Amino acid sequence: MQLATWNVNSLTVRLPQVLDWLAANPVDALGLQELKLVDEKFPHDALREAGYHAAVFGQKTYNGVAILSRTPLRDVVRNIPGHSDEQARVIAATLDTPEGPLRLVNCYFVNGQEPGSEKFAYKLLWLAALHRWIGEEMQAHSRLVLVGDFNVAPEDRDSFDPVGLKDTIHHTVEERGHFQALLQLGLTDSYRMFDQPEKSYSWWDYRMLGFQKNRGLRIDHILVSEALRGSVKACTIDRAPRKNPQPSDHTPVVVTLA
DNA sequence: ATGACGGTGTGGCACCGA
Repeated sequence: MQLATWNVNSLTVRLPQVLDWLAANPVDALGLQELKLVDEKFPHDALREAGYHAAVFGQKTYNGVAILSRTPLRDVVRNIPGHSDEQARVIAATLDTPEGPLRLVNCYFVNGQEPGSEKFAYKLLWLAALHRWIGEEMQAHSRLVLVGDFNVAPEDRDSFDPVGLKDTIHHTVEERGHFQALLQLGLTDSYRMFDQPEKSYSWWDYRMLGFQKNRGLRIDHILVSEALRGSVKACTIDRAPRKNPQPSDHTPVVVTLA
């Protein structure tokens, strides 16, 4: 089976591209981030016609996440239990597969703007709450996949300019420490289980020809629990949608499980 | 140090993203 993640930067604008991409890449489930729409405006009908169920956690203007799945979704959780948050950033659901239940957690991690800012402090609190809750989820669900826009470039090789951007947002020791803490729960970065091209990124700034110059960051990730690690067959970044007219600034990441 | 690009909501722009 295949699972994917894509920050679409407005589902209203990107729905045609999502439908095109799903037609060409009929993944079993897709985590979407930055819907930028309320639940009432979610395009359930178009996605149902494309063959997908959806669990949605929308918000006006900012944030908003959803899980699309070819099979029904159950036990849906919105945001981090026990962590009060006005922003719609997390949705989790269980898919029933031939190999057993699979828990899919889809997150739009906090951006954080700039180290030292209030938003950065919010990011670190959110990351700590996520870590605590993912630990609990892993106790309850051995087959767990954490996908999303992490807004963290885990290592220097995940950034087009690790020297110039040292200690800036997405590159700080604190953010990377939180990413490592997730791995220490028993999660594995599926992309790094395989040889990959150098300078592989999942996001490029809209400005200054960022994509054309491959000035990007790898900040969209798919982490798998130990029970799933052995069944991971591939993990790829699909740059094609970034070449569309009116692209999202992010592009999909796809994992293939046996 | 700033803005560049794009989306939203509103309003003649400001705010946010990464």
